This record gives sequence, C-alpha cells and structure tokens, in this order.
Amino acid sequence: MAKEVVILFRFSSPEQAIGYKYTPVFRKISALFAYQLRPYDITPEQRSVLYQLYLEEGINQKEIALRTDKDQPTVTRILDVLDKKQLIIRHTDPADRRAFLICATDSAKKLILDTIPLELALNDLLVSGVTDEQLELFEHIMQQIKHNIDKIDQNKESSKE
Amino acid sequence: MAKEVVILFRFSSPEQAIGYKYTPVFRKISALFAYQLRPYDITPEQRSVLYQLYLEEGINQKEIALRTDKDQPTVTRILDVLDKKQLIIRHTDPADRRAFLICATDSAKKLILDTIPLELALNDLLVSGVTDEQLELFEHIMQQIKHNIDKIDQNKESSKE
DNA sequence: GCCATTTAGTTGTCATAACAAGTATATGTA
DNA sequence: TACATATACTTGTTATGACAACTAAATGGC
Repeated sequence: MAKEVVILFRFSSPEQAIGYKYTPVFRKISALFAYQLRPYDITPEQRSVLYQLYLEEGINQKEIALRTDKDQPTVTRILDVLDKKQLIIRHTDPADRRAFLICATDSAKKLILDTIPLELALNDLLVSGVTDEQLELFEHIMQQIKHNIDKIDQNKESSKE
Repeated sequence: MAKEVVILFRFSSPEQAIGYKYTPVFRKISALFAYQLRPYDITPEQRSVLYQLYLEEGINQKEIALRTDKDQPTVTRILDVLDKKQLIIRHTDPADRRAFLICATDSAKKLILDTIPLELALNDLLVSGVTDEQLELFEHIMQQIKHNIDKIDQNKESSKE
C-alpha cells in the first residue's frame, strides 16, 4: 500500500505568500520616493546612506552597511556615486589602514534636511486611512516577521557548516 | 511680521517611514526564497512570471507585466532568460503581429508544481507567531497602503498634463 | 616575531527595475 | 484611403542588490 504524506500549510495558494504579494508594493513605494527626489538628483538608497552619516559622522563602510541593511559591495558602489557628487568624503582611518571613515559634506547635510519633509509627507499619504492603533499592530507584525527572517537566516548559516 | 508655516506630520522621524523601514525586509524575503530556489535554477521573479503562465497560458507580454506588477521592459528581459532556459515559448499572435502569446513548457509547469511547497513552507515560517486574526488585519492595512499608492500615482499622472 | 586566520574594502558577474527612446504594427478619423 | 496617434514590444542606460572571489591590512596563537 502506498504511503501518503500530507503536509499542511497555513496558506494553500502561492498568490497569498506575503513575499509574492507585497514585494511589489514596497518596490512601488521606493519608486514614488525616487520620483519625488528627482529634483535633488539623488536616489532613496543613496539618501539612506547619507542619512546614516547625518546621524553619525565618521563611521566606516562596514558600519554603514550594517545600519542601512545593505551588503558591503553595494555600500562601496553607492559611496562611489556619492563621492562623485561630492556628497561624502572618505578619510583614511588612522587606526586601521584598511578602513575609511566616511563624512557627509555640508551640501549633503543640507540635502538631507531639505528632503526630510518630503519623506514624512509621503509616509503620511501612504498610511492615510490607517489608524494609529492599526499602525502599531502593523509594526508589531513586521517586527515578528523580521525576527522570523533572522531565525531562518541562522538556520541557513549553521547548515552550511 | 514674518509668517510662520507649521506642517504637521504623523511621524516626526525619517527612520519611522514605512518605506525606509520595511523595504529591506521584503528584499530579504526575496533573497531567502532565491536561496531556496537555487537547486531549481530559477529566481523568484522568473518564477512569478512562470506562475502567471501556469494560471493562464497564451497571454501576451503586456498582460504578464500587468499581472506581475512589472514593467514591459523587465518582462521582455525575464522572458528572454526563460526562453533560453526553454521554459517558455513565444507564439506570434495571429490576430496582432506586434504581440506574442506566451506559453509555459512542460518542464516549466513541473518546476512550478515542484516549488509551490517551498513557497508555502517559507511563508509559514515568515508568519509564525502571528495569529490569523493579526494576519487578516495586516492584509487589510496593506490593501489600504496599496490603495493610497494608486491614488498618489494618479495625482502624479494627472499633474504631468 | 611568525604565520594562520579574520576583517575592510573592492571588483566582477548576473538579475531586477525604472525610465527614455526606438521600431513595427494597429487603429481611428477625416 | 491617408495620416495621426496609440499600442506591443525592444533596446539602452543607470541604479541596486546578491554573491563569489580577490587584495591588503589587522589580529591572535604559538
């Protein structure tokens, strides 16, 4: 007699998978912000790097990668662009000749300050019709999902060994 | 006397903007799924195109773009890859010589069927610890955000004229 | 102090994505 | 029917992102 293996999932249809359903939503949010940032000749990702430097100057590239959730090669290349636009300066770290301490130029700081209202206004539009209470729950669920991702990632790492 | 203009936002800090906060989360979800799909030599985006063909064969590229939330150039290039991998066939549309009717090959259909459990299992892991009730609210909020995006997009379009 | 290992950053390659501009075909209208 | 306009798809360019492989410098154990 053939054995039957039944696997039960909370969802039965691939269209319901949250990655599938909502990745395009966040892509679109980035595209909208990119559109609004055009007059400033900067992209949301470049701006997210600058924003970290605005919060704390003189951190190195590895630290920027951590704080922006980007990998190091991506940060290297975004900094190359920001360097060309004269929005950052790479100072060699006197304590570690492999590393650079990155600083934002004055025009970069001005750019960040000028665009913060854009970001807040867009965010307000995005969450209009959502109550504060609902938003709080939304944040809570996203935190749980983030936590689950980290757990999956750990399994992935440990299974490599 | 100088006039003061005070603009009030629901959020005061850029780090709280949902685009800024959660775009990396969904990027990571895609990366996790990409990792799991490696043995199948396919990416989540290529798979999302194939999945639409699995749902309905013989639709054209414009229709695929609509259904996958991608723009037409992106669909063209993803189909080029799928074509090389012999996972789709472009039939010329007898009724419109500009268009192609796209069909999935048998191996593409098998690939979709084989990977559906992966997608459902990953989704289960991602939402573990989130109750069905919370998930329902989450979906509701995401729908509201999607609706808001469409409204912003319409304004953007109409302001072009 | 020497050497293995780790770490900071870079480079190369491929895949997506946004957008502009181009080609060929269809369509709507005088 | 002729011509303007719209549409389906393609191509080019730029930006990001994942990942592997590399260089150079730092660190840790002996």
